[in-house]
Amino acid sequence: MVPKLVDAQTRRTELAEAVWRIVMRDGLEQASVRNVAREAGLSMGSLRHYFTTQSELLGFALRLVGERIEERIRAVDTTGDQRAVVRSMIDEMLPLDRTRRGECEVWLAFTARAVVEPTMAGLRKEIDSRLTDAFTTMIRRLADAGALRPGLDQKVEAERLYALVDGVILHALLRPGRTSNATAEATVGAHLDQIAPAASER
Amino acid sequence: MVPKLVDAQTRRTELAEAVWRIVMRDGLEQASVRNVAREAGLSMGSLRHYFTTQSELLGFALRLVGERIEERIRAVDTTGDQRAVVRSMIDEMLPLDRTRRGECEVWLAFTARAVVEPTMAGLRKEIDSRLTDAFTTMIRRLADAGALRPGLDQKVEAERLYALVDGVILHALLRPGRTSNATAEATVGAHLDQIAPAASER
DNA sequence: GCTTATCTAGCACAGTTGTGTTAGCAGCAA
DNA sequence: TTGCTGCTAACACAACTGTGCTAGATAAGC
Repeated sequence: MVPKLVDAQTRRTELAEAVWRIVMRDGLEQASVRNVAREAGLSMGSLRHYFTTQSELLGFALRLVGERIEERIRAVDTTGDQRAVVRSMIDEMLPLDRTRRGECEVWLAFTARAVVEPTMAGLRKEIDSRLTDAFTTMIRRLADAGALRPGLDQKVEAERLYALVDGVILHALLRPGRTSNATAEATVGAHLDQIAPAASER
Repeated sequence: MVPKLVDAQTRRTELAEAVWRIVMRDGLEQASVRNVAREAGLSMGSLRHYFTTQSELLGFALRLVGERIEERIRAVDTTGDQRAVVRSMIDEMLPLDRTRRGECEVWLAFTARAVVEPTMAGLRKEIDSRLTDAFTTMIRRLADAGALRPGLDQKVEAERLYALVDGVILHALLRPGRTSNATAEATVGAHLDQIAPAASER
């Protein structure tokens, strides 16, 4: 029986989206099996047909967030000024609109829990290594284009940019509003200006 | 009846320390009234004599963390090379040993919850403004000593340093071990070298 | 001694949690 | 029809949650 009324994968995605809505609205601690089922308009029993345990559900939801962000970053046009390219990639991670803000809130909630929950260590490690790769690529992009300030260590700069972006995200989440979005962009902009100044000032 | 066997304030501090131990060991979601009381060796009823509600207890615990960190920063010797002074101040915030790691874990757990919990908004805002002040002071310290790289905006640099340190803390928490401590210190060091280079390379 | 305030302990309440189990529904194959 | 499978629903269980309430213990003032 191959054809189905609703594909199992889309059902799982719907449930993950229900998780996101709850995490964004009330926090991770409200993402109980019952609440998620109600949010998705399903019964508890149905939910458990797709996800046997709660951590399976939550893990799936987080993984999906990562995939969506990665997809948007891959979609960035990589031609032209590499400083602008890197800037656009980072913008896809910042909580500048409702969608991205939701993704960041989910990320933060899971991150905070992953510090003490050994179950989440594997997933957390995976996300961390993907992000490290992403920032390493960005720095190499600047270096290959000859835009990176000379004398900087690429490995250190990747880690520094990664930490800065995570900090900026955190602050933008904690200080909601248009002003903090401008601050976030200004901070990232200032950093990029420092590590990859315009050719005239290099 | 002024004299007491155990001062009420020290009792409250003991309870706050019990909260920290639980948050560090099992996460904020395990810091229930019962668990905290058991950890402190008190009954539920006794705990409720010192803290009527749970959020009162948790708020007190977080505030105490902030006070201890501030105290250590105030204790830093501010004479001599201002780059080293700023470096020492930041070191007091990083999770480089058990004590500081615990403080950072408590900070992160509360931070993550504060994003969605309106009750915590006030406390969160207060902490944020104190930290903003702290980093603003550090940048001014460098500027007054003539160590800050010329052409940098002090306000932007304060925010950038603040974000970087928060990101570094986050990464150090998520990647436990001696290696990540070295990475954290190297990242902060590289940043300070960039915004306040040694006189010879300025 | 007695009184009073401070502190401690314990139980009760109604609510929520994750998970297990059992039953009923559709649609397809024989 | 009968049987099977993917899916949905509903209930039960034991454990846990925050908070309210009551009673006993302890220590200080008179």
